[in-house]
Amino acid sequence: MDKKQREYKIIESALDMFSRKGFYSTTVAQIAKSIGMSVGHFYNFFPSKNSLAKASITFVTKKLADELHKINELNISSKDKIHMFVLSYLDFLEKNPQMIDYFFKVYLANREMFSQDGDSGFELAKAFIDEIEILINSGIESKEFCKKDFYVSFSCITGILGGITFLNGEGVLNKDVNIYAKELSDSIVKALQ
Amino acid sequence: MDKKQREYKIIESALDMFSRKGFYSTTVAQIAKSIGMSVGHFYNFFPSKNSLAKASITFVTKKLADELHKINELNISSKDKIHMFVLSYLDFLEKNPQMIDYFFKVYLANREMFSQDGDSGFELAKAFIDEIEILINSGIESKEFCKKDFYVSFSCITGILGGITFLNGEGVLNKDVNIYAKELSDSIVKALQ
Amino acid sequence: MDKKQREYKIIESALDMFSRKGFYSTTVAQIAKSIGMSVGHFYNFFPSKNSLAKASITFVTKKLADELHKINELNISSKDKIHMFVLSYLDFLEKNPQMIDYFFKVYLANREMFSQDGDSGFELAKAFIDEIEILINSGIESKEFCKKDFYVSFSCITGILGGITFLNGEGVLNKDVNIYAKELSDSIVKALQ
Amino acid sequence: MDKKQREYKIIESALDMFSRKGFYSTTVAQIAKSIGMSVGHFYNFFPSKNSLAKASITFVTKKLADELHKINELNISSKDKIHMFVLSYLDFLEKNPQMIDYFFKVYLANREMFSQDGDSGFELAKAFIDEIEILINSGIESKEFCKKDFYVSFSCITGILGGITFLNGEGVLNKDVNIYAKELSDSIVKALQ
DNA sequence: CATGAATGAGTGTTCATTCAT
DNA sequence: GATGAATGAACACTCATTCAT
Repeated sequence: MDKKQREYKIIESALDMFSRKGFYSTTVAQIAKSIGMSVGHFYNFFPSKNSLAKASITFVTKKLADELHKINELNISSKDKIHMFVLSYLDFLEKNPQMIDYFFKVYLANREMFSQDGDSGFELAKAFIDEIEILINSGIESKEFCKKDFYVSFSCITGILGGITFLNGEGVLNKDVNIYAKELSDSIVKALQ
Repeated sequence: MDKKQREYKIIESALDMFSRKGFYSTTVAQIAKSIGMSVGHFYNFFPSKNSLAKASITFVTKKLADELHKINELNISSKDKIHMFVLSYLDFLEKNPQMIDYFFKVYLANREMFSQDGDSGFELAKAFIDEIEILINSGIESKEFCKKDFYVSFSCITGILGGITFLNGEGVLNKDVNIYAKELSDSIVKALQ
Repeated sequence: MDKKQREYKIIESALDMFSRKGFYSTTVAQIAKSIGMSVGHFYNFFPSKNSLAKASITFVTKKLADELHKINELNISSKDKIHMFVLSYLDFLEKNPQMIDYFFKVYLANREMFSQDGDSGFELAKAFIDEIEILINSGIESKEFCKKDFYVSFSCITGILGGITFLNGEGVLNKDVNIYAKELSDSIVKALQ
Repeated sequence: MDKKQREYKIIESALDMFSRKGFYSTTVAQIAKSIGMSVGHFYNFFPSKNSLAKASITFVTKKLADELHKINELNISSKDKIHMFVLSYLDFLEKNPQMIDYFFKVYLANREMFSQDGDSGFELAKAFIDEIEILINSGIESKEFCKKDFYVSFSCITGILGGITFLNGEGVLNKDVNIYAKELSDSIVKALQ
């Protein structure tokens, strides 16, 4: 296993633990142990617990951005893109709840952590945000969506998905979150019109 | 100043500090000091730091619930209610950013904290959630909104507002958040239709 | 026991332990334990292990300075003052070897530690150095000593005493260091002439 | 480069780093890196960081002893030998401050380090001490110096030089330390008389 | 009611040393 | 010979909580 793969393993385990117990309640020792690594060796991969948190954010948003990028490349209507993205997101949420939870738990909660030493957290999530922008603009160009302030449109997509994610985290939703897919994507599309 | 008032003072200061520095980076000593109270005395009001966090959530959602309750009582269309709620929320966000930030920072991030000893965080926010439900149902009854799964409708309202709140926290929005009001409420209304 | 007295107790114990085991090999926990105090409480007295080291230097040099000050005030020849100072120093060395050892071990060895945040170690020992200067100048004025570069004269006094202290630390001297007193003070006086 | 030469290279670099940052603040990894050697390989030369410290002490005192040995061999008065030794020492101090600093910083400060496993530090510096003894005894024989307890005479020479070295380390002396040479050697000679 | 001294378990991080390659 | 990945004990420092006064 090469260094990069080990790094992923650490991130994946961290994502899982951070999302379950929170950033501050997860210790470096626990993370290291969870993948059978010594504390000292952990620090050969990440110079600090904080830097692991940052790398994890980038990792998650990169994954989401990749999914969305594939959809953006397709030659289909923007409405369908939204629909596919919702499906893809819910699927991701079902399979990797810890990644999404991590975003909520660690990123939203500890913004001060990410905004020190220059790079704002916004920066870390840039890849994903850029793809959202592409999606919105293509819809506006094709007249499917109405031109609005970017931040409003951004909120319509990520906010509605964020809402359902929050509820999922609360454990009140039906186990099969896919049943919400159609209503959700319809609502998002309407919101953008 | 009676006991209840003191309690509010603690909550208000905690809200401010938690939202700025996060829950784990704010110490009980700091909170106590900020209102000129001794650490020991603090524990006469709240049995633990955790319980203060819970009381603070209830405090914030109660405030939001009250605002929404007033709007729900009015004899106007649901669409107008949404519009008024958005205005009211943005106003609240502008005047009490720490309260909203608190919700994001502490509640979302530390759900494990709230879900121990029985009461889920959802429980704590019940008053607010109930009012949202009333708002949605009245709209469905008046045929202004389309009947959807409650959780989807809930996500449309709180998610979109949550999205703009997130962006506000990132510091990317125009200082006067009210300029987003109309587009936001229009989007929400459409999403609910 | 008031706060100041507790501080002294910490310093005295630290002086003892630092001088026996060195600064880096003595832990805060050990110091705290040695005086029956918890680690946490230690930090109510000194904000850091480093600051304790600094306070200890000041403590020791202040003691030495006080001794020398008393001698400087006497209406006797400078030669006699040197003699008295040597006696007083050897007595101090015999009764408080840890204080002198501390100076050697921690101060000389970790100058980088003391020179950060502005105050050079030299500054910390100022009281003592000033008294040495007074002693030298009074001897020059009374023509008992020859005028030399201050630093050379300073080295003659403190160096020779330092030398014997070093040897004492090596454990090669006779237990009763006072037997060296006369030869030492004669040598110092001659060196200054 | 043969093994012995590598060893010297390690010692020289260690001397430099230890003297600048102290023994405990210099890591084996840093020393190894500074001479382009791997950590593991370092341990093929020295079985421990401690043993490097010891070898370094021997290295430095051997150098000083060699200088002094040459002077002791000369057919000149003891007074002149002292004078030459002071010049030689100050020159050494100017050119190799790290070596002298090392003695102060590491040896004096961490005597406990050197005195474990039998050999006292005094032992390590034996070659140098022996030469000092020869110098003193030759002066006593030629009646230039007065017979005193060896340790007192030893303190007069090494103490006064130690004093000026301390001040040099404090950065208070004139850059050209040679200007103190005459006064220093005169003082030492007088102290020995 | 009110104080703040006191506790001590717990945290992130470091680093001498080992050893498989 | 030479590497550097890997270990894990150890450390300075923090902070929620308690309790004597």
